[in-house]
Amino acid sequence: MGGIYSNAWPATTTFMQTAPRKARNSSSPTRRKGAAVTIHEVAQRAGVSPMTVSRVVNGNANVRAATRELVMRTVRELNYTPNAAARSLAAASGTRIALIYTNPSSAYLSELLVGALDGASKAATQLVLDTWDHMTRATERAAARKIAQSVAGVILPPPLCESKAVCSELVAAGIPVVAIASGRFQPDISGVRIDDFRAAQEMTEHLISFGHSRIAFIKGHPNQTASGLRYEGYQAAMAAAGIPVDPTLVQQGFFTYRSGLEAAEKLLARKKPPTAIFASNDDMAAAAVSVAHRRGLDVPRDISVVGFDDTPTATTVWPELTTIRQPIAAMAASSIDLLLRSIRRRKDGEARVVVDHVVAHMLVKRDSVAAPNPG
Amino acid sequence: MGGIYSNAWPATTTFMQTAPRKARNSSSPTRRKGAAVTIHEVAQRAGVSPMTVSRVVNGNANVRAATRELVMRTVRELNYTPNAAARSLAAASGTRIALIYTNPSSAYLSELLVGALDGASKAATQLVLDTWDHMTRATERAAARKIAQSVAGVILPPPLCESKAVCSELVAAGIPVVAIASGRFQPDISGVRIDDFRAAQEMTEHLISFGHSRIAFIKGHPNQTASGLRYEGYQAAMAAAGIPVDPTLVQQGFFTYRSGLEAAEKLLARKKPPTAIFASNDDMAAAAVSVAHRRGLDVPRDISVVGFDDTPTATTVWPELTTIRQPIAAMAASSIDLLLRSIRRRKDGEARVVVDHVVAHMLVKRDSVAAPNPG
DNA sequence: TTGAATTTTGATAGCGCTATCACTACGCTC
DNA sequence: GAGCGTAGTGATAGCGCTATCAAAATTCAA
Repeated sequence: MGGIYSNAWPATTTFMQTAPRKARNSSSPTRRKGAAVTIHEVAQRAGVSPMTVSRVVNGNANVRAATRELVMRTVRELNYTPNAAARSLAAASGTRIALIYTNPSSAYLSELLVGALDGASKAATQLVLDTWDHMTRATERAAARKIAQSVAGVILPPPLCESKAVCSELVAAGIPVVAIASGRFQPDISGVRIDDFRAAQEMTEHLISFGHSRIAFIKGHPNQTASGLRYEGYQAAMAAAGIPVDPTLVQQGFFTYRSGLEAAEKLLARKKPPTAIFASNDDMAAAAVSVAHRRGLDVPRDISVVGFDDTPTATTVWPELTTIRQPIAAMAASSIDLLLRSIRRRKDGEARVVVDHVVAHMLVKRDSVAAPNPG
Repeated sequence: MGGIYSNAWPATTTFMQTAPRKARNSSSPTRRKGAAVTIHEVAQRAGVSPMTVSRVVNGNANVRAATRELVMRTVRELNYTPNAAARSLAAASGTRIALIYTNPSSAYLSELLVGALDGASKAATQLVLDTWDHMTRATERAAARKIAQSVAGVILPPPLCESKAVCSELVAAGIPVVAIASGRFQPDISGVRIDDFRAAQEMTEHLISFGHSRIAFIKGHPNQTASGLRYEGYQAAMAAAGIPVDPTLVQQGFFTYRSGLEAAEKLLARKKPPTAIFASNDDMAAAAVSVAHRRGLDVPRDISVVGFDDTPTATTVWPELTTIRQPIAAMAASSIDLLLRSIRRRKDGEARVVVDHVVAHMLVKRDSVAAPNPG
């Protein structure tokens, strides 16, 4: 029974009260079933005004240390959790955050959504989803300008976060932006990502540790930063192991199954085909598996294939793919956090802060890798 | 600029205001930037009280048809969207709804989530996601009992909605349940689904219209109701066209890629292979394509392959699959609606009502179908 | 020690919505 | 036509929280 992990607030998930309407007589010490602790109860118990409690809870204003301490203790005692609805209503913090995506069938969209929406609901923030498909640069600019007027922050998954047009427009509008899973740290917007370079390096090392040396690489879409980093990671690992990279073993792909098909076709048509293929994402890896099968090659006996991202595709195909897992859901949730913090800062008139949050990835070993076939 | 399709509500996605605090002088007709339309503005414009607007918007009470019409028009004109925070604060409705899923990589999960979360946020309802993987019947029972205590309604996508244990436990606890995309209308819980029988029938007719008669069928998981219906639809269409169904052309599958691989293998190993394969879902269809390719068959020139569900897989593989599209997102959103209505009814002490909501599906024609190869 | 500058605290007034109940019509029965 | 329901509507009073500003407590300088 999973549930979604918690972030900023105590173990219990936030409640939106189900209390009886009248009957909140302020002296009764017993909790009415289902009724949440309110700020008033905390205030009363601590002998301060609700306002002071509010200040303490929001860590915001200037409260004397002693008072703060007292209130915090009371909060803990009563296990008080601010009512998200009330908060966002009162604060007029109307903090809406947009999550804009293109390519709606992007495989990790579901995870992205789970994470983002969970993070948003924890913070009582409204998440606005928007799809920008088939847009020209100009349309994107316009859309960016428009969205900038109606939300307080934006989360940009790839490939949108690579669009200079979109980013600059958003930055110009002065609203905080977080790029999620974008390959490289960009100078003007914050990012939550994994270390693509390191991950690709590890994957390559993994392959090498099985004894592979003719390791082919299918590159990702050239205009996505992550593609370059993954390639560099591959190169670095190969170099570190003293294995020269055969340039004919590196093919350009575009993250699509189709492009993977073509790249793998070229790779396996060679007189001396590779013993392993490292594709820059799972779709292309799946395509490589398919090509291998078409040529009567067994995976992993005759050839090992690995992917990247750990999307549903990785476990759909057979054999299931060894790949790199990005904790997309967690990353999405942190994005919301980050954004909210920026927004608050901005409201307080502080300077824009850009952070680069790198989270841990994980090499997931499944059934698509084996030692090279000596035959 | 897409947004998510709307259901009950106008084109724009829900708003939480970002308004200036003062300065809502009620006569100014110009929208202040970022300020959302409030119920008062609608009320004033329509010349009724806010309360009446509230009633109309919630479709709830008894409002005269003329008034309702007027208010609805005004709402549409002003593009009013209720403020979720205010609503849940005032209503103290604390309505939490659980969406429980197994098999997290289920391909349409993302769409399911988009729809459900969109619907939930529209209704200011907290959506709780829960994953129940690797559970025994007993654990499921316990989990059901537990969740029943903390939420007011449950949405059950397949395969969970097929579990008698879960359903009965939930029904016994007295909380409304909506099965989504479950094949058959179940007696004790409501459902939102497409007409699987009809859809399969149409798909088969589509194949027949191309001139196919040796049409193979790969069945879905035997314990999912939709599987049976799809198979029956196929049979019905064949019978209607006067084409006898060759039993050797029907293979059992389990909705997994792997099972599709095996089924297709058997099908194409025959002396006289089919000219078309109708797989009960996209994953198995993708597997069939892969097997065909392995055997040097071109899709669709040498063999046509069609799937069901229109999951990302359908457009990932090459050629892209002709398939049946279920409007999962819209279905999820209606589920929320349905649930909310049930919950409200239940609160009003009315009897439990079970509804069966069948939505329209769509045959999506792509590149995996052609006339049978005469050669 | 006194006045002003500052920090800390509290009272008040909503945020946008809905529950509740009171009130108006308009039927109906007898 | 008085009495009684019953739809349809509106006035009022909050839901739990925070913005705002005024008041109180504290500090500091002179």
